[in-house]
Amino acid sequence: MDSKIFNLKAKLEVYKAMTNGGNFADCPVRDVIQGISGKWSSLLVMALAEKPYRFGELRRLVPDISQRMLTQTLYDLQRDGYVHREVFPTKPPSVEYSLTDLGRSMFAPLQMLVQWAELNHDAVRAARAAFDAAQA
Amino acid sequence: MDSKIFNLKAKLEVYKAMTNGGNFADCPVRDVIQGISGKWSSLLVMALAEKPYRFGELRRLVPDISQRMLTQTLYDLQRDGYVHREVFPTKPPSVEYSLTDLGRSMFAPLQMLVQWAELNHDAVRAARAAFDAAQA
DNA sequence: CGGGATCCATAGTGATACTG
DNA sequence: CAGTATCACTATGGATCCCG
Repeated sequence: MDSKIFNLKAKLEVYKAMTNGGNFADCPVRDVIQGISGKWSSLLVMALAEKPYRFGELRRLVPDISQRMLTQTLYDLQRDGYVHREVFPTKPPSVEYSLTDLGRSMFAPLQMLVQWAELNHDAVRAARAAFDAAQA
Repeated sequence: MDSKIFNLKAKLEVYKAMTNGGNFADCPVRDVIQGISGKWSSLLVMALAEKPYRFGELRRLVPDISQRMLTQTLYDLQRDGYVHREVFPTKPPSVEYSLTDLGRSMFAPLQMLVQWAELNHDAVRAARAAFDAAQA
């Protein structure tokens, strides 16, 4: 099979998916990706991929997230079905967050992206520096 | 090999990469991912993956992007080394945008994410609807 | 044609203080 | 412990007008 034709076909498929065949206003792919493209969403999913955590544990695990953003991001992840929230009626109460099957299914594609980022961040930073130098 | 141990190791690796081993303030992975997580960045990369386009062509191709965001997103993508910008001194001038090798390298991981989103958007929307119904 | 400049609305993010 | 509430600030995105 001609790999060039195959590649172009794949590219068109992906672009078509991202544009919902012209219906930009209501594109499912963009809708889903929007939901996980927040500053903390992917990070928390990756943390919970290891094992379930309680609220305070997550706070200590990710020291630079504010309480507000942790609450809000977990809420959004729960709403979209990625995270399960279980309240244990102890005193004081404890709440455990874990990934659902849907949340776990996100791991593989996210891992690809992270590995790509890890592999290319030097090139990106070099390009950025060269670009800024050329502008000055 | 025990796949469970392997999976946990992979998860820890990815999380470690996303947290820069504790140095959250300057994490390369998050820096790179931030750069492509804009509303239009990935869409334009996927469009240019097919073939180079001129400014006006891109505008018509993605009708719901504003002129400002098209200009700015292309500028950012160029700055990070994903997009090459070539000016043809015709009259009136024409400007062609194309992917660099770095930009092309983004296609595969992005494709994974898009396919995952396509496969799971029904589940996400169902979860969202159920969650909202439960809240009401 | 391919932008730049300006103004404005909204969403995202954070600091702080308070609560069941 | 696990949040809520409030406020302030910044980033993102869009509309409009202008220009070489």
